[in-house]
Amino acid sequence: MFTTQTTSTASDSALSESSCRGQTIMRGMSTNAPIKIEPFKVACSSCNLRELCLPVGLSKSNLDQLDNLVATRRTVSRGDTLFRTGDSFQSLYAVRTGFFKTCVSSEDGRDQVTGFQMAGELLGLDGISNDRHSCDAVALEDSQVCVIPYEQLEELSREFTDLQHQFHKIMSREIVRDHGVMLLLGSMRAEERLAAFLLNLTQRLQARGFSASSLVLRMTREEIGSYLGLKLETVSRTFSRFQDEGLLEVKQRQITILDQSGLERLVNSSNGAC
Amino acid sequence: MFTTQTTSTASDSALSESSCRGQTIMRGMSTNAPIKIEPFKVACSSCNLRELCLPVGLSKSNLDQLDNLVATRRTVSRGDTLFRTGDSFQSLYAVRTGFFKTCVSSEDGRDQVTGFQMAGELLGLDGISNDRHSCDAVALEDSQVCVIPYEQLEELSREFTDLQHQFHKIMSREIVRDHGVMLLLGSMRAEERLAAFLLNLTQRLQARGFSASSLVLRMTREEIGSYLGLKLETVSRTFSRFQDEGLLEVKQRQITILDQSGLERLVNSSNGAC
DNA sequence: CGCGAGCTTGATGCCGATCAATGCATGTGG
DNA sequence: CCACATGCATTGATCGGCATCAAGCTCGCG
Repeated sequence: MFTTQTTSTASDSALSESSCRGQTIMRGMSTNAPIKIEPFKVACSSCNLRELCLPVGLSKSNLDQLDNLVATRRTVSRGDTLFRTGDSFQSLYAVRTGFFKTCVSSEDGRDQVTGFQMAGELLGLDGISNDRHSCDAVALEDSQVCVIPYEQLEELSREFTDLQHQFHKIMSREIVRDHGVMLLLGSMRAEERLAAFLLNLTQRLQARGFSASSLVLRMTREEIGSYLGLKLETVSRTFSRFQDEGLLEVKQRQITILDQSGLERLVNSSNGAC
Repeated sequence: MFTTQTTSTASDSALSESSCRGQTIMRGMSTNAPIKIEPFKVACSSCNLRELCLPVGLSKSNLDQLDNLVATRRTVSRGDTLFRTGDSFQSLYAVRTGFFKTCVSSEDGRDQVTGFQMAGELLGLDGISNDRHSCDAVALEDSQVCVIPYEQLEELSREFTDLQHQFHKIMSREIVRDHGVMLLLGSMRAEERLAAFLLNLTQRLQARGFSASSLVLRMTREEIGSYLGLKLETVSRTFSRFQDEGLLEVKQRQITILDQSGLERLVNSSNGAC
């Protein structure tokens, strides 16, 4: 249960719910290359991410309404920001293709990656509280997002109970995910953190039709470290140790999981195997 | 900005907004004893917490509607739980009097305090995602909460834009708060964590009419440690160090802040004074 | 080819954990 | 009222995990 929730993001815990039909989205493959980009104007109702995204569980008629709401897309190239701390908040964004990180920073320049978002996950929920964004969202690879004008989402969700409820669930899920990350940061050791992180990533990738055992990291060791509260050297060393122990094969960012249950054991035992 | 947000809870960041009129609630006093309990049947519209709680910014007519919604109270004595992980989710709770902690735990028994909630703050948002609670809420002193049936809240917020918006803000604020805690857990040292914690606590107490410089901790060193990702000995030692340095006076749980700006400096400098 | 960003690996040191003893406040029962 | 138990806090001594500092290494790319 922990490994399935720790680092789940805005919408990825949908995975563990009955609505999980991820396997229909894309055939298993050995690398998590971006999902093919639809020619143009893909409606929510026919989007292959609809079972992982905001539309989960919506009826046909609600979906059609949502299609009107989510009219525009935006392309963000690798390294660019979708929004920044302080930007005025207008819209939420659903990742269509690509990969993002979000980070907060304190006045004195420290910063912390608060999450990684992949296809079907929502970005921007932080902005509702203040009408300003309170974190940066940066594309880690060329990406495309669906723009969801927030005012209109509120309007529509006043009309459609299901949409309202689904939206609330997504926000709540983000809160639960954050609590899982707090647990990780507050009480786990480096090995446990990294193991939990990898298991969470593969689980989310798997729900999107990718292999459960092979993945390409889209982020640097430093970004992983920032997320996990570790230094990049520690992340690197821990990868190496996992490799030595036969848990993983690590070739730069190409990771192959050799012993999944070994990783799971790591996460679920207070200290080692005793 | 960090010190005002780090550990803010569901509704306490309302403080930093324009709606902050906390000073009308209760005159400054030297100890944070529970706010006096109203005789009976206090409506939201006449509650002295309405500027810190769900009703923030609601019009008179909306408030009256809310009064119908929030009909019941519940008393929780010190040490008892308001809800537990796994309990089915029916309602949110607004703290009327008293003090709570929330904690999550992993399968292997580790647990982590995810927040402390005081009067006017909301509990239970975690339950929306799954229809089950995913953390425990424990009263740290004899407390009373207002019960907010969730179904009815959704219903009402479909009708009243302001309520809907306010509710969304509260959820978003919790997400932002959680990100602040991640920053704290991921990148701050023991002294900085404790300083940030104390500043946040006093700020929230101050908004409720209590002294900005004197407080009684309602939680043990161990609970503080769990929240901050430290061991109780470290918390205790750090308190002692603060006392030696003239920042605080510490007498068990009675804390007096002698040098607030000293604490602030601690939080806002990457490493010491260099 | 050579540069640079990112990754690995080693040596060392420090912060906070751990283990252990003592102190202090509150409560209970003889 | 005192003796004792209990829960919580303080303080010291020691240890260990991760940070830090410092080289090299790898790979992609101009």
